[in-house]
Amino acid sequence: MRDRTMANIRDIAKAAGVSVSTVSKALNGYSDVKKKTRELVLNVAKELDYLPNVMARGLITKKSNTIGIFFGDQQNSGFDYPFFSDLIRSIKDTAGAAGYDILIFANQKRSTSSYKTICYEKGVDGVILILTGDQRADENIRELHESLPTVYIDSVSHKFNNVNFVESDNLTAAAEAVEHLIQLGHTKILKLAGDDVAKASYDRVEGYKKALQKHGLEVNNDLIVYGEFSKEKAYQLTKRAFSKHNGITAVFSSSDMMAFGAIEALRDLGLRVPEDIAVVGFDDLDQSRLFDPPLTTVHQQRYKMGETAAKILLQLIDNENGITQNARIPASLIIRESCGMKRRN
Amino acid sequence: MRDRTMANIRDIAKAAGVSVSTVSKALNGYSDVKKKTRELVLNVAKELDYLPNVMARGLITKKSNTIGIFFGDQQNSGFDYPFFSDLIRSIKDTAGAAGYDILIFANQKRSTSSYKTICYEKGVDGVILILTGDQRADENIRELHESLPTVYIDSVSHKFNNVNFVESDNLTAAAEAVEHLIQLGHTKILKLAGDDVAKASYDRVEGYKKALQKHGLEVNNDLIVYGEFSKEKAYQLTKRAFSKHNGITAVFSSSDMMAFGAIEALRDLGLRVPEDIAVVGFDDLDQSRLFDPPLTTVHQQRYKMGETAAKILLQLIDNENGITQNARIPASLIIRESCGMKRRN
DNA sequence: CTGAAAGCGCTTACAG
DNA sequence: CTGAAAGCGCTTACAG
Repeated sequence: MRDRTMANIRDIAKAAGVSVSTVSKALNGYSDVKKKTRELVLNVAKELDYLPNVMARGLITKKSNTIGIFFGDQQNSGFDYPFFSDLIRSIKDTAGAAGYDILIFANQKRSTSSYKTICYEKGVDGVILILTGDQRADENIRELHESLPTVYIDSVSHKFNNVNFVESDNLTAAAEAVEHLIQLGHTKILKLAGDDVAKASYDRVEGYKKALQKHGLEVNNDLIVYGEFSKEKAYQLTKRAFSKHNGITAVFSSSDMMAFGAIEALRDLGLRVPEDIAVVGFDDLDQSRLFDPPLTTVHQQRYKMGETAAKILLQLIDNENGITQNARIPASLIIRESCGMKRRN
Repeated sequence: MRDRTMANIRDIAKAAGVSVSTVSKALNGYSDVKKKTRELVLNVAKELDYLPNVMARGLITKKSNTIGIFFGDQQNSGFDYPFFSDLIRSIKDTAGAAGYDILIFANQKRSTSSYKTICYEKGVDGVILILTGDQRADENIRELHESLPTVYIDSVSHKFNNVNFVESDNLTAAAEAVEHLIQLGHTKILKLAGDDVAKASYDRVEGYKKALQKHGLEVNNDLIVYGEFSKEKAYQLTKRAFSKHNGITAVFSSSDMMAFGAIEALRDLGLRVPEDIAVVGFDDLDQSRLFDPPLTTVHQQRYKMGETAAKILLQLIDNENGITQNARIPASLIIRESCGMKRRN
């Protein structure tokens, strides 16, 4: 892409009458350059419209000032696009303020499936992982953790230890949501879980159990079903659950998308939300507020999550032997209308 | 970031007992390498877990297999995040299928404001521009057009000629929307325009005028107001317009976000939508379908737009002296409930 | 404070 | 078909 017309460091050296090394030092702000020399070099550089070649520099310094992002783009995953959109914005803001750009891995033609290889190939300084589905449990990720600063956002497989991640405080938030239902008088609550590999998914189930136990209610594993964060799957599972079990009065879904699927299923079953069945989601997507009925759900601080992940990554990059860091971002229940105001007895 | 343990091309040469040049040629699939030699090299490379260094290669080939994206991230701009989210997905899919990754420019610490410099610094092979507000008219962009494959998405300033861009067929779609209002009996229609620099914004105003003229209705420039694609501004302008002018029965907004602002203003004015005032938006955001009332709006094919932009860019990269290309993607009116079914007379 | 030299990991004429 | 050499544009010891 470079025009023949572009000046390089040698052109500057020639024009300024100094050596290439001196130019390099002046440009990089080294202190062992006479002030007058530095100024001369800087002026000439400006005049020649000089631009450093990041490839040449990176070849030596092994630094690219770029952070990589892998993101799984399965539709209807826990990380649907509205979610991703906030994350990328916050990562862009945070990394950008620190002088970094963002590389989104997209190339589908690569011969390798090694995350580490791919990162090395592009020379990123660190990487943020936003994975979905089976990607999360891919053994190939392990060597990435070990060789490059890596931070997960909410998509860690529970089989990896000692990895850096930021997540919502899923357990606490899920328990809060279920307690809300219990306080409204519900005792038989269908749990529409995500999958059984993501820690986030797992924690939301644990929160559900914890709230039931706290109130002396039985945990019935038949009422915990796994919808893979998919609206369609949630639709089917809800239909099946309501035909198999009597007396369910509420649904706690591990994502808003699944909650939408569940509500559709309930309607097709002739059940009204919230009059007959209460539904709570998880995520607080933009559309959930506008949904009919407005969805009661757990708000995840998406911007905050991305920002925190980027900050941790930046620290890790600056400090190679940094310790493993996990951040749990508070998530809180937003009460709207999908649970009605049903009171105990 | 590179571990000391990583094999390079010299290690392969040594292990395979051939020269570095031969390794390079074998790795790059050159035909003038004996088949047996090639296989040997490839095997050794695999064994050593060899990864090509993209920096070193790029330094020579001037190719990075990366396309850059500048995107303006002003909230409430025509390109709100839901919009950006579809674009990035389609660009990722399309560029990824062709073997490219995506670099999102984020670094705020750069000393230069030259788009060209920034692109050169990172070595991208081409760039997609998704700009907002004043960015679009920045004179600094001109040298970018001239030195690097560049494609705009819907954000061209009308002061630049001979640039590649993809846009919705804004004029046609706007005219269609206004005709719909006219057919419902509206004759005095407030035009909530975007800004006066973007071509897209301009074309939507032209479509509005064209439809009025076609039906012999007067174009009153006082009824065309500029809301900068901002919800807040739209709120204010709508309030002001309705207090200054009598007899307005419909609003045609150049974005859904502005339509939301307008509807809020109308409610505060004690006017009902659609019973008293009809409102049409532009964009078809995810939330518009769920809005109360569900918004009649022009659907932009966001995925298609990103895909087309990426395809054009890829062509431009492969064919340096390609001709300027503009693509106009059809956009169609989605009739929902915000215009009611008011009939002529 | 300055500069000559080596080298980062690769590709590309060129000679054989 | 193969290899020695030059070079992409930069940085970094090192010597002065």
